[in-house]
Amino acid sequence: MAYWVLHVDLDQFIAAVELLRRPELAGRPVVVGGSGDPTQRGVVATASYEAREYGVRSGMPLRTALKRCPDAVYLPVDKPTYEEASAGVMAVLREFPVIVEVMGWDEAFVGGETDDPEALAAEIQVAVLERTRLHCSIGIGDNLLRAKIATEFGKPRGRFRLTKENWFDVMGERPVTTLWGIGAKTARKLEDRGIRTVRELAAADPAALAAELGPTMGPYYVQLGRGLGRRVVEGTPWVPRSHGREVTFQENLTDWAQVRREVAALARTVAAELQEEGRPAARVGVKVRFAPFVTHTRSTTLAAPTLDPDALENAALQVLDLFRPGRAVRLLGVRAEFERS
DNA sequence: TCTGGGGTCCTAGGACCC
DNA sequence: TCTGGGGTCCTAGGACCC
Repeated sequence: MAYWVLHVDLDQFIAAVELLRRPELAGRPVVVGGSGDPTQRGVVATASYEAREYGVRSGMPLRTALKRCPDAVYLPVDKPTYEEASAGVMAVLREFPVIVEVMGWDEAFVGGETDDPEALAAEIQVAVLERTRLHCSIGIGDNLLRAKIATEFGKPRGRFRLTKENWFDVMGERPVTTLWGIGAKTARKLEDRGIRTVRELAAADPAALAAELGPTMGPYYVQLGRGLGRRVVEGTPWVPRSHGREVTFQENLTDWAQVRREVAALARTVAAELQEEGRPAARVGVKVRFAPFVTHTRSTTLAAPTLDPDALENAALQVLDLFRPGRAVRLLGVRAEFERS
């Protein structure tokens, strides 16, 4: 038997979960995001396929979505419900004789031995649907990168196999942004060097890209172009590196005393959550987004890792004092980093 | 398009040390 | 005395992903 990587990705996950408890919305454009009020600051978490036909996309400001699709149903984000639905899906995956690597609420890699990965994928789709009433698409690959990219060609509710054999046939002429890990900024830099397609990236000189894009990332991008990447799904639980909280205010804060109070409150929230995890903070960072949209971060290493709320609050306020006060503030964030072992 | 909130990893420069 | 080279840590920012 051969080892295969499957990438399981729930279709329009958040919208699908909302539709399960509001079946009367089936067939209507549904947009989930922020507080559910599309006139407020916030972005689209997930748009149903019907809403996507109006050009509504994940990450789009809710106010833009409202202009494009005024008749959509707008719903607030309900994190606990999605976490529960996600846990249900992951539990189904773990019942198969495979290793499961969770990548987020709505996706996971599955690795296992089989001579018929399409049949395994179909079994998983049936089991997930029967147990959770959610549809998923599955990418099949000879490594994680190819499985992940394959999923897009299987959507919705389908399967697609992408391997060494068909990599360039399928991907060769597509733009580099199709690759997992290359966004608009990197694509622009590559285009400056005459690299636009996956095939062109695969043929690029790693050393030349190292000089331009960094010693690690340059050669890594060439590997991406060739469809190469990790081949084995890891089942070891993920150990978080940091934990933080941030908030965008509906109205910019102009009173610095209030900015201090908000940072103190965020620090205490983070401290309470660290206590639950039992993992002390080794560093504390503060993020400030000034109006209109300029973001700065400052951070400090603590004398010793701590869980003490007062110590974390004081550290966050000291870091905040490194900023020049007086400017209107749109967003504040506090993040704790754990000790790296 | 007026742009959330949760994260991860990489890069580069400066401090500091031997 | 105008000035090496390597290593590590700290910090801020950038890019990306879900």
